Amino acid sequence: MSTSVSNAFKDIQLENEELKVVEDIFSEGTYKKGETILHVNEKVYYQYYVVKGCLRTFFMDTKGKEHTIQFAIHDWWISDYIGYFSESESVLSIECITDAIVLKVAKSDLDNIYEKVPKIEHFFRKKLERSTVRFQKRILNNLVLSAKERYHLFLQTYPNIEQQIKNYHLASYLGITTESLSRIRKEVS
Amino acid sequence: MSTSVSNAFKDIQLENEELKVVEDIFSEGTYKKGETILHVNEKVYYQYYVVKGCLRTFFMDTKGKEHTIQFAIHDWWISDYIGYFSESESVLSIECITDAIVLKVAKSDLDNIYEKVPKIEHFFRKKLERSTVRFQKRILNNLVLSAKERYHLFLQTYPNIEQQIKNYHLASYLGITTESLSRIRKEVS
DNA sequence: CTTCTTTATTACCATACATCAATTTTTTTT
DNA sequence: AAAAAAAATTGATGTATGGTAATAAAGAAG
Repeated sequence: MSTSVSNAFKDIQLENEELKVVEDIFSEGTYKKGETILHVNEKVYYQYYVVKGCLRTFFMDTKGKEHTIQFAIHDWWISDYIGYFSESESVLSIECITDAIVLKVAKSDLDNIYEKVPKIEHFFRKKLERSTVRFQKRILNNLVLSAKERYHLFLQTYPNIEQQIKNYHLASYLGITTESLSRIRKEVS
Repeated sequence: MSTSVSNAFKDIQLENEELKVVEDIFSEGTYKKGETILHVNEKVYYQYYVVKGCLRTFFMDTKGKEHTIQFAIHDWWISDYIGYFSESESVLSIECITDAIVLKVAKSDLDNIYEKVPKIEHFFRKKLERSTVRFQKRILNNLVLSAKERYHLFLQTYPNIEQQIKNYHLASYLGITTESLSRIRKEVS
């Protein structure tokens, strides 16, 4: 597990002491394909670093339709960040699309460590900056692009994710039905 | 201006020394309604704290249609965060919807200060966490809600902004045409 | 290898929202 | 206060995507 933790923080140079402090608050979890590691209306204590596998967060609306907010594969982080950062109950579920190994860390533990290891706070600020860029781009793309264009952009941007997910996962991320996605895919070929 | 800077950081307790260091990197700008303070394809050096007035960021697509990404009023921050955080050329424009007073700060200056004043890095991490929550909610709402529902949610969430903007600003934020927004508004009354 | 279950495709029809064009209302300028 | 400009509304029609239902293909299980 220690190698996984240091891999998660490979962008920063941690002293051995610091690494130990950090490792202490992470714990490893192994899950089977199809498992839900966070259910709706639970307190969101953790965020997860993906060591292996593919996960997603999704929202189920009143009609039972699923809406995928995020996918995560190796070296990505995932959580219901609405619940996680506002320290409230989850609105999203986190589901394993494949068998998965993750490192989980509690928000409270991270918050404590920021004072002791400023590099860690720095790391997470930078991570938030990068995710802000991605979120803004997604909001923009959803406003500007057609379903077909969003589909092609996804393939181009996340070729590694497309391999691991079902079409209905992707449709629910793009904001269209599986039928529409099927028609788009047909047009191309 | 000093009072404005301390107001921007009212959530954290800064020593006089620290406040001085911070104030040094901010500068005030006054703009007229309609002015564009960031044009497309410029380097995005600054983010802006709004002292007074209302601004927005928007994208102009290939058909000349505008898409509003963000509004900002008193005590909010605004920038083309795609360009700002990735230190690249702007894809968005920043426009003053009303006369406005802002405090601008260069990313490079902020990055330098984080080591000297860790409280500032802490402040911006927290700010990013809160904005992550808002972004995720917006992505989710755009996937789940109808135009009418998004309109009512906006009114409820940002009543202070609605007063200051034109309907076509709001339409371009909601991802609909002004005509559609007009029909939605008609239904209600 | 066959059966069962899940996932993807196709056809047909429905709908939310867009587009275009004309008009009215509101705001700004003189 | 009048004229000009900008913004909002309305009606008619178009289009992208949705919903339903049936079928086909792919994957998992016996």
